[in-house]
Amino acid sequence: MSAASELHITLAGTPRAVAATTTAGQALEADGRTVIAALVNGEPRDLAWELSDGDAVEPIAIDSDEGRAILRHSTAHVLAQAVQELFPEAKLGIGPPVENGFYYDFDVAEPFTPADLKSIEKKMQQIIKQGQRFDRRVVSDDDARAELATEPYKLELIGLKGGAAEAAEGASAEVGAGELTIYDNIHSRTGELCWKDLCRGPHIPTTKAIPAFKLMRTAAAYWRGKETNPQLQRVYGTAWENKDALKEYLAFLEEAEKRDHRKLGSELDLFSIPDEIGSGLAVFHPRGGVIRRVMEDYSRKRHEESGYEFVYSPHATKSALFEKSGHLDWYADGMYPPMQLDGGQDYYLKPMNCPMHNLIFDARGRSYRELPLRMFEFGTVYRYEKSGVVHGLTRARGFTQDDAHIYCTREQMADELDSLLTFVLELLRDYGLEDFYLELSTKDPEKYVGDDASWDEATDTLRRAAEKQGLELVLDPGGAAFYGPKISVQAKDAIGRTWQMSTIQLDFNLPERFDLEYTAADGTRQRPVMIHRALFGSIERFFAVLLEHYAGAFPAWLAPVQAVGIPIADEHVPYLQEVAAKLRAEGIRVEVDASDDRMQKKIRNAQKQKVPFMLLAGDEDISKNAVSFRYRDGSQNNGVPVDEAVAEIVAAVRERRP
RNA sequence: GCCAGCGUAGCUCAAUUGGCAGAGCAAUCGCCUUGUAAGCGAUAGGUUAGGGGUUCAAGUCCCCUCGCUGGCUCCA
Repeated sequence: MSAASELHITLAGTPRAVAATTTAGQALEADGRTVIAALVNGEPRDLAWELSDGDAVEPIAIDSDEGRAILRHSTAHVLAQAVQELFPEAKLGIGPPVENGFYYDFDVAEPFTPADLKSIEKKMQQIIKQGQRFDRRVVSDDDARAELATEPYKLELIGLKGGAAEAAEGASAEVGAGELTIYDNIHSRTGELCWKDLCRGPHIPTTKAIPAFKLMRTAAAYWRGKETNPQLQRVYGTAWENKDALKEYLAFLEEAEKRDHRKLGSELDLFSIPDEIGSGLAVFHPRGGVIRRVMEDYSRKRHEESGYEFVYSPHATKSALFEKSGHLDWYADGMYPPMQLDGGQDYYLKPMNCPMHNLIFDARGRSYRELPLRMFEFGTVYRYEKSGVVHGLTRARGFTQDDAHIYCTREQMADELDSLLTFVLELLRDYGLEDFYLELSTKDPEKYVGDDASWDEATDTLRRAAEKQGLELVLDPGGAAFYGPKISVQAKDAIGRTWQMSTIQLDFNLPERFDLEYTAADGTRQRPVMIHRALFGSIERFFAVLLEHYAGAFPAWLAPVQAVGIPIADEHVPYLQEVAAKLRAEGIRVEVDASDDRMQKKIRNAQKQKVPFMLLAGDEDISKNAVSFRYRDGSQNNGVPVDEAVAEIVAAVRERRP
């Protein structure tokens, strides 16, 4: 072989000489099933990509994150093709991969019905069976416009090519920063052109390489994510590297459904959201009330130990306060409409506590000696959430924040943020969350108050404090509120879902608006730095997250009923009541089931209520002054002396054992 | 707020597609006295979310309102 017919490439780290006609797929000896695309010089490419001398080639496996994204994006193409075959008038929006799946948006005269979804899925299966090849073709802007003349949304995307496309949610999958490409779907046997779509790729080699997919649901979505744009019909689907992975994902969804806090909330009799009260306004029942009270009590104790002072503020205020704070300028849509009292005076329910706390700060002159001043309140706020967004306890219209505002000097800010972040994470860990990452939201250059130097300093301080924690730090550029940068703590729950928990937010706006001042050591008047922070975010939401995290099986210290006595027969009830009295004396929440159900039924009931400790007693136990444990996981420990049993339960609660 | 779907007993679901609203669990009352996830029997429970319409006849078809669910936008 002469040098002219050879290519010198690097194959996943190893230099090689290969035939000059080689494509990425040939070079990798890819079967197109397990390896479905390639990284060529770091860029994702089709397996059919023609290599040039000096290229570095790496395989992309179908079961890697990148591989799944390519698979899902390709499945989205098949979806769009199926829709256009069934509904020729459907105009294409965009069809990117998303976490766990993909979607494609369509402009159709009639929204899709569940039956449509079925027939679309069937059509997709046919397309997959045909093994249509994805063929990439570079086109000029003008040619693309001509070819896609009947696709108004695609034409709009062509106009956006480059930076603007990146900014439009999902649109970067269609048009990248470089040249425009169209993918043709070619029938494997007939060679006929079946369909085409504007797309930057890459794709799997043929539709046959889609091992497992399922359409999930339809929904409406605003074109390019803007409320003022027309609504398109979105079809969501999921696709996986094999049938088992799909099955596993569907099982995960089922598990998530079982853990749904709204479902567990009524099964365990914890809370309800009665229609009579209104959307997004929950009542806590006795059992939920216990959990909530214990959560709050522990939080109070920790805040007290960490130098917070406790304040209280009313739920309603005259409009003047929110005029001063600016809320009526920029947050009025999120507030309940005003009540008119006292001859035309407007009163508002508070959507936030900060203005109230500022008034407390401002109630008298403050000295630098008082700083940092940390004001804490379980502050109940009311927000007029749009009807379509209200969701159980996680998105309510009335909720209670574990809210605090810290006033400190600029010099104190770094230390304060450090200890604050440590405090937050420790507390979250105490409640059983283990897996965190941090998100730093920085300035939106279009919308902010304060000077650049303050923003830079504050953002840097936040970043340094975050980095000290040794957790993953994700940037959220432009995500800050206009009044200051923020860090939020994202926690992963037991089945891997992430929830935004705590937020720590610097504020350059309110201290100005309220003209907050303290007297410095040199007698000058200085503006304090203000930090907003909430650890739970909202108690209701945190409650819901814990409920789902534990699937209702709260650790003993939080469980509404910590132990239940189950007699073998009625005659054993008095004995168990004595045991219960001993536990109660130690502060344990214990019940004795004296109903006329059979023992087995009582166990079943306690099990369904997820009570951590079941204490059984019959003649055998009584004769030994013992009880028999049944734990929530079904294991047992029989004939335990009563004193030991009490000690075991007390220890589990005191130590907040999981 | 927008789009779609749904709304039958406290909960989970039936009701021949327009023909007498029913079951299990839970509740109440009895009987049974039992060793690790449902003992037996009886009773009670409903203006089928609310309102209007079509029809001899509406849980079922049509319209309006309310609520919920899934998304979109927004968000603790």
